[in-house]
Amino acid sequence: MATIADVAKYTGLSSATVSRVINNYPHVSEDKRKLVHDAMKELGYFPNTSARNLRNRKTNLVAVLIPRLTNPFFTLILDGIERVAEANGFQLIICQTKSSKKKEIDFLNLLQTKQVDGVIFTSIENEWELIQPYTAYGPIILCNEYHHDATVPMVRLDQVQGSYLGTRHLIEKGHTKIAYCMGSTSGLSIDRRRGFFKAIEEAGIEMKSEWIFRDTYTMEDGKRVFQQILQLSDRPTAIFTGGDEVASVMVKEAGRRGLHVPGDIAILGFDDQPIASLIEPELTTIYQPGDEIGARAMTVFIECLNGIRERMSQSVIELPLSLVIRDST
Amino acid sequence: MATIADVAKYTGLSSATVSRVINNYPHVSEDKRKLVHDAMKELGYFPNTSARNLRNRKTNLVAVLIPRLTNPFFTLILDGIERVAEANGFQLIICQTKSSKKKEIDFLNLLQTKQVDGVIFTSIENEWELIQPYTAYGPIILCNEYHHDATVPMVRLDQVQGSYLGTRHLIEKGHTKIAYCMGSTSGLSIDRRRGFFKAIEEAGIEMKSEWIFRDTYTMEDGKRVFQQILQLSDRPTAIFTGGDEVASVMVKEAGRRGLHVPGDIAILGFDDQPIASLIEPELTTIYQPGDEIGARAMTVFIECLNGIRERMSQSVIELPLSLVIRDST
DNA sequence: CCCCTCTTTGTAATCGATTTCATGAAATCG
DNA sequence: CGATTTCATGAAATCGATTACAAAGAGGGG
Repeated sequence: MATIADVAKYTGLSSATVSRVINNYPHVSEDKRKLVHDAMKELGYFPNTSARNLRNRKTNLVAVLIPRLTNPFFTLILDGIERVAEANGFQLIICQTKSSKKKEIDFLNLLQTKQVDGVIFTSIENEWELIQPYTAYGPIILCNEYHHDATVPMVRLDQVQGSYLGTRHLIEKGHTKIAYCMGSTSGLSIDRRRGFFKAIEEAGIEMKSEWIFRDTYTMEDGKRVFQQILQLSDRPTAIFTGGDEVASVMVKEAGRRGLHVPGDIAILGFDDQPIASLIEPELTTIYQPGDEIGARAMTVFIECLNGIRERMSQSVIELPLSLVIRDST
Repeated sequence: MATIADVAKYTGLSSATVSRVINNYPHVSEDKRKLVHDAMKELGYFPNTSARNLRNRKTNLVAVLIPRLTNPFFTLILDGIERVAEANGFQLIICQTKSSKKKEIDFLNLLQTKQVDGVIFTSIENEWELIQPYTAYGPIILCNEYHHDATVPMVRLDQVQGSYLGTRHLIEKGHTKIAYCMGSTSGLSIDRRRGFFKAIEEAGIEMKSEWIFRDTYTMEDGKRVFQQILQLSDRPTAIFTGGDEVASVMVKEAGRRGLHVPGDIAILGFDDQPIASLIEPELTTIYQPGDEIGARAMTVFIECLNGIRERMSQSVIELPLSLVIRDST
């Protein structure tokens, strides 16, 4: 492969001048500029990115942490991130954590070794105190999931409001026994729970601890939890799920058992994924603009890189959620 | 940030010895080894990846071209690629082409500038003659979509067999008027069409050109094409779709219009995505092991890098497809 | 004790760009 | 017309690692 030195030799110029042409600097005469361009074409020259990265101390690479590539809500976020990244000349490295604390931390090594200019988290497995030390190495942005004590910019959705809206909707439909599928210890999960209980308490409804279910993320989880719910002696008449996939599986399972949705049991989704309006009955759900927060997060990231935004102190961009009423409630 | 020179100075050793310790080379005494490790920890040293990449002429980065991140079948492939990549110390750069010929070619620049060690295509927009010149710059692997004249390794699924199985199934169900949703000019689309017509011709069925529809990829496309089908005077009684999303939308649309599936119109999917078994009626479809071909493609890629496999001549790994019979046919 | 091999370490070149500084030529100004 | 900018270009340092080669010291055999 041809190097800049080859181009310099071929044109009889110095590598400095060739570099100036490549980077479109001023103070290069038109004839030399053309000479260099012709030589680059003639020799099949392409600047070596590793060399540039080393010298420029910048890689134009961003690591995006995502729990699972096969989760449509997270790929929607990724899509939003990608849109802004590509418009600004950044490439994305995908880091699938599979919800592993260890992997999450391991990926931060990319930042320490300067392989990426920064990191965007779309989910968080570890406590903030374990992640915080890494903020010294470059911008870290939280997108979607968050910790209340995080000392970095976060782009998030108003989970309290979202789950409050959904729960109130269920209550208005007459439900007083509502099962709740809980997430992790992240700020997102805490807030979602907060909104749920806010609506419950406002309505003066009593909540049983056996109606609360942990770790309900995947379709398998949904199936399992739904079975558990059916076996309860004092059975809930509505279910607040953590996501549309779980909700879809529950609707499916209900149908398989001859239970009518929402007549026998109402099911509320979360996300408003495409699947929500494809299944029968269509899912009532909370619309989460995943692509929007992804795009915002990438924008915030660029602001941090350019020093326009403080990268090591907390700042919050919060977007509202909205209830989409369909036929499952 | 500390550099290798800092560690050398701190320990009183040369950077060569430090480098040997970092890379676990033999012929370094145990005490120096420990000395260096302690110093690295003390100084908070991490090797700079750009510098290593430059020197080693290797980035451990692979570009993966994918039409849309929000398409579950492609993220399934990505998941398979990621599994093998991560097990072998490679990172993935996602390149969303959005089915644009120009973007596809633009991403190959990553290969020319040596930002990545190679490229895996999961879809192909351009003709092979336009891509071929780039094979000079590094391994290019085709995964899923392919061109028959490609001069690189390909990992693919037996599309002829898959569409043949599906079409024969429709014919066995008594259908003689079958609409066909066509793809592009890639080898995959050609073969899928080949399998379809093989079954049609074997059965001695007459095919009308107005039953053939182009560019049916997205849910919007599905809706549009379904409407067109309903308006035909000589209406097909079955539809061969290009994917489960399109099929799902069609099932939905049929329901909305009071048409019974499969009674009034049978609908055959492709891929066997999760959605296939969530909608009502469940989709009969062709199971495509996306993660499997992804994993194989990444394995093949590594073989090419290691010189175990010829990277600039055609080789084919083909996996079989299978029919999953459910309730939409 | 001498010669040879093996281990351990260092010096300096190298990977391929960018950029500072220096220099001479050309343009501008009063 | 002389002084001062501005323009165009090159030499060489630099980014931060890896590695070929050299050299010194340790150990072994005869």
